[in-house]
Amino acid sequence: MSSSVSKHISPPSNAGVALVKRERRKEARPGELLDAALDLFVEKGFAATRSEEVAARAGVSKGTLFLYFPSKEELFKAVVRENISGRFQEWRRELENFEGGTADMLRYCLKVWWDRVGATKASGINKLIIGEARNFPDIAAFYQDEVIKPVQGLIRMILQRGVDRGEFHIADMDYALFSVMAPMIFLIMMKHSLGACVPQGYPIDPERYLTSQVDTLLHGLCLRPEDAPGDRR
Amino acid sequence: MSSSVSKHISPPSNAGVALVKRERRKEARPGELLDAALDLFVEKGFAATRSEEVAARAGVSKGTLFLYFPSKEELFKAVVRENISGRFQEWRRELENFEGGTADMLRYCLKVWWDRVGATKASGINKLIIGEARNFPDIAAFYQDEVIKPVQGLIRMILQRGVDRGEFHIADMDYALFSVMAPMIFLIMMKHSLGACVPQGYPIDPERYLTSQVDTLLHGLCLRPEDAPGDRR
Amino acid sequence: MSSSVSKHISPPSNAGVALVKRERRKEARPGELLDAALDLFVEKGFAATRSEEVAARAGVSKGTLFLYFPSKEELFKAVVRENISGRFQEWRRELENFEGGTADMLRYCLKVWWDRVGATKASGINKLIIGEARNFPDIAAFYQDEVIKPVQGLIRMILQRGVDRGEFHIADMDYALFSVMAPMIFLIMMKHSLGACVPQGYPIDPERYLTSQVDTLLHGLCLRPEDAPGDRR
Amino acid sequence: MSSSVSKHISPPSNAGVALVKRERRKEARPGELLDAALDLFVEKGFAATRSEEVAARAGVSKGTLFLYFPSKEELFKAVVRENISGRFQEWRRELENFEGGTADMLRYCLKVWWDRVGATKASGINKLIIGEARNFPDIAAFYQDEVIKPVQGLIRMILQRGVDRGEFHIADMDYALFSVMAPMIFLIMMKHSLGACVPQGYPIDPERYLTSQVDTLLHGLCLRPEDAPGDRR
DNA sequence: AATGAATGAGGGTTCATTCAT
DNA sequence: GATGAATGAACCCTCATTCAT
Repeated sequence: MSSSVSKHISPPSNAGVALVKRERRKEARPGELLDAALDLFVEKGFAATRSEEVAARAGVSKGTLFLYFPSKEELFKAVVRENISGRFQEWRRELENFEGGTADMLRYCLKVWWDRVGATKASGINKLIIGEARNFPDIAAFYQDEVIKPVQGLIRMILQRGVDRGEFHIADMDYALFSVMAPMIFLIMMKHSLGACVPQGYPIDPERYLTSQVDTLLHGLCLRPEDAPGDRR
Repeated sequence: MSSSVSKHISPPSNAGVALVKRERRKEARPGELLDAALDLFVEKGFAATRSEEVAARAGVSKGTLFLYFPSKEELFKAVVRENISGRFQEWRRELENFEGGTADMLRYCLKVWWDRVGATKASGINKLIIGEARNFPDIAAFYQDEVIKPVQGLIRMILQRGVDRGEFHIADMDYALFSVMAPMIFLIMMKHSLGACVPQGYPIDPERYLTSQVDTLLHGLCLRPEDAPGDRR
Repeated sequence: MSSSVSKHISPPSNAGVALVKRERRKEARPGELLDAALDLFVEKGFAATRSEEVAARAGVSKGTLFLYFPSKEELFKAVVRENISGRFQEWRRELENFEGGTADMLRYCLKVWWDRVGATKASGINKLIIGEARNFPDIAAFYQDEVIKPVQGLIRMILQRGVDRGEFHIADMDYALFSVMAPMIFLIMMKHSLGACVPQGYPIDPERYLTSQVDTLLHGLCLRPEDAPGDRR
Repeated sequence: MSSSVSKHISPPSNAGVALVKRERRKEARPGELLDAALDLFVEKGFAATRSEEVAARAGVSKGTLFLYFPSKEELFKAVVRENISGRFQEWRRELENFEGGTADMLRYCLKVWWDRVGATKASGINKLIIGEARNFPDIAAFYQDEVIKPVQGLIRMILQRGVDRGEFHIADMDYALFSVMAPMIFLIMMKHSLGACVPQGYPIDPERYLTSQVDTLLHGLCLRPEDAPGDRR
């Protein structure tokens, strides 16, 4: 066979590269599809995103999508799961070892969140969940368990540390949590929803925004402490 | 019409009642449709809501819906327009005439917002817009102009009053606004999205939540003012 | 190929076995595929059978199937051709040499049919053809020519022998043929269609069934010959 | 409105006709669709029949089909159910009241079956079931219960009457049943499968076929009773 | 005005077939 | 030869929209 000859004269590395290319593509496919799907789901919502569009953005044909995900709904669930990093352990360890004032710890916490989640595509999941939770109650429950609760645990840990070290005054821990989460939610809404629609582009500087929020959160707007309610001195 | 003749010979009271009922219903139709549409759009999003379902919930047939709104998209826009109260004028007047400390003014402002918007069905619009903004950029722009900006103006007015009267210390007015808006957004997300999915109902008391947020907002979490950044005395 | 070198240094017996195995498999491939295809076509019909399933049952990959058969339709035709034994010659010779009463000859004929066709997978072809004839008119015509007509010729020969030897009374030879064929068809339907669906297995014993049918065929249900129509003495 | 005028001058009967037409169509739709579906399923099988084709043959659009049947599979089941007349009661009563010899009774039975079932479109169901039973086990079970068993009961009743009145000699009742059913099955196969594929058209005269089969069934092919097995005198 | 039967474009999904490895 | 990832035409089914009544 002439092909056996050509095999011998063709550079082995070439064949190796071709093989690697093929295999790498196959392994990369699910990730590429999930990336494309995340973009589109965040942009248009689940129902308004067409399967073919996802495939096209990932550079494959419609049929290929269904080689990797049995249905659009499973694709959606996979997108959510994929973008919910189980990195809370690592994050928690970093924060547990934090040395310094708790105010700085809170600043650090939000900075890390922004760098690792907020600024990445994964933050779109949040907006996505808000739009689709009612249509995917099991995904919503999954998100509650895998994201909301761990994050709340982390924040609660920080706030409790502040209280324990005599740095913070917290009347109601359960609701104080929300004071930290609200700016995160707000920022994501800005990035992925309304903020993405104003023609002049993104009108908010996330880092400055978060800094500002944490300062307000820590010290409030009031100049005169005597306005404070309750037993604060 | 020959039918008007028959009306006259039927018992007047009977006919009158029927007529009034009918006419009232007829005039109420668009409102009933908008109400039904709001519920469903908020619950399931624009694309996942079926026109027929809207009609059914409003107690009319599919065809009737299209008698009042030329398309599903126009229905959507009408829902948004309808639920954006033009009552900012009234609200603004009330606040302009507010006498007393600005901290109380802020508390009052959020209380009024909750009573008139947050607690009503209209609050769903917010969640809806967040989910659909990218699909309806013109609606998003409209919402920016008609809702976001007026509300920001209102809040800015309050905060500026606090500064002018020496009550508030605000380093960055543009971002301080967001500190007031974030809890509103957060509460609406809880009410209409994730919070609506946890089976036991989300354990959040809106009034207590808002009170808590305003207190934190006003006085911060820190006990010792010396942690405060900048030129605060 | 460089791999052929490694073969030479590996133990010869080992390589020999592997080679033989491989080559035998290679030659067996089309047969294995046809077997698998017959099973599945009979079980589910042509359209509901997936090519990949056929390949999987034959232990090869989807692509290999198309190496041997250019299309699913050609596979179908090959399945039919393959399972239409050209053994009519042999069968005919056996019957031509049959000595003894024609009643026994008929019994023998059906017994041979059952042993060589009815009891084997090949019988499924009949059910398959019945289900698919309208979709494959050329196959149906082919089947008519290659199977129905030869079989009819065989049966006609037997019946004519009975008549010629004064054993049988046959008013209408063309339709008498069908009296012999109907039980064959019926048995195959039982085996491959409805009978395969009743959970406890269809309670029919083919040999007993055929014996019973032949007896009835030969002697009828009536006790009193005077009920017989026509010129029978 | 000019239309109100035309209403008054148009013949009332005309409006009535129009109304009736519309309503009649609506009520006729399911039947028209079932008819079309029966034709096509029998002709091409379940899988090879396209929904749109069924709709087109019924003179409606694709979507309309799904207004009446929730899926192609439900359509199939409805086709089967629709064409399995519960007229066994009536048939049974007729036969129970039959007076005369049981041989004639059997002839009458098959004649009635041909006229009311075999010659109608409903007979296609039989062929359809044979092709699709394995794909629709629940339909197969339903068919067993609703068709096979009642028909067997009817035939058994006739044969038993023959035995009781000393007219028939039946060694094995369970298998004698099949002797009567086999020609019915055979005829249907001819009509709807192979027989429908021979270009010169239907090569069998059903009435003559059935007469011939019943005669053979009753009296057998043998001239000399001494060939008979068993205790027959 | 109101109805709801009918439509048909659109989108999810399947699967025979191809082809680079 | 053998593989199985990729393709895309084809098909089922949905649902916004129309229109005769």
